[in-house]
Amino acid sequence: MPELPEVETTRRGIEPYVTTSPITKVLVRCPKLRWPVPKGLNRLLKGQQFHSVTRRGKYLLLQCDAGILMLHLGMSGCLRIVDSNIKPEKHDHVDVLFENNKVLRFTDPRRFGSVHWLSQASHPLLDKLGPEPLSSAFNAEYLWEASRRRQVSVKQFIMNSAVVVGVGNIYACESLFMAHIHPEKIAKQLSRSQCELLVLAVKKVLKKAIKSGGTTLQDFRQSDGKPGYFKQRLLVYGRVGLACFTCKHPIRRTTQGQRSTFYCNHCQLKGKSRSVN
DNA sequence: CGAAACTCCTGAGCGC
DNA sequence: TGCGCTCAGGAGTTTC
Repeated sequence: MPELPEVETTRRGIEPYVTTSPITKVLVRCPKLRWPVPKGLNRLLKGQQFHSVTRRGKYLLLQCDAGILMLHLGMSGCLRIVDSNIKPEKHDHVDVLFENNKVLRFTDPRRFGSVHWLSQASHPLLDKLGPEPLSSAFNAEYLWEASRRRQVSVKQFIMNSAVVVGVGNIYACESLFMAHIHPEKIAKQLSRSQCELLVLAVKKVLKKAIKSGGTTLQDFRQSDGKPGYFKQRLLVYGRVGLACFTCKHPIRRTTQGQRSTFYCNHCQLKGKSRSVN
């Protein structure tokens, strides 16, 4: 389940490989992903060379002269660089082959991921995205303004990609714990200082995760692409019934928007912000 | 407009 | 050993 740190780790991992050799072929084994893989990718990309790999939210953008190959990893997708003699397996849906005998291989068992072709720099799926969480545009003032008339819970609010991109379920839980904010608090009831705390927490938790994801970068090529966050210590996510690291009360689990939420009912306050210096 | 339900998919874990 | 069930979840789409 790639979240933004895993996507960013993937971006950094593949960029040096895919931007240094021309494309010789695109092979689509299974076009049935979240959306159908566009036809004619081989014709469009053959002979092209990617200049850069950028990221917008959880979308990866591989740019070449003819256009942009846009990828989303969904929940179970991963991208690896493998040698061309490595046989594809069951869920290896798309290969981009390069002249230097490397292959960019898109694997996705659950097929929630997607592959898009953009002939220009815009796309409907990118239009409504909120600011990048690690940019200065994502700040306390912005979050406070954006939340003013929002009746939804703060957890669902920050997981909304129109509010801020890249905050998935795990990091939403972790950020709210760090900010001492109850996940069921109504968004419009956030104080300015809570917005400040939450913004700082989101940035901190994502930066930390990207940093730990970076440790897998060195063996990105031909690695199994296991996400880095399993290595880091999650404070609340998945810890139902276990003692909170701060206060020792048991971590609780609830459901919000058909999604599991983990939190500490003692550390995370529903009402007024606890005093923070 | 906002909010909630619905949808896609398969592997893992579990009870029997 | 294997069947059937439930759950997990990103995020776009539909419905109210």
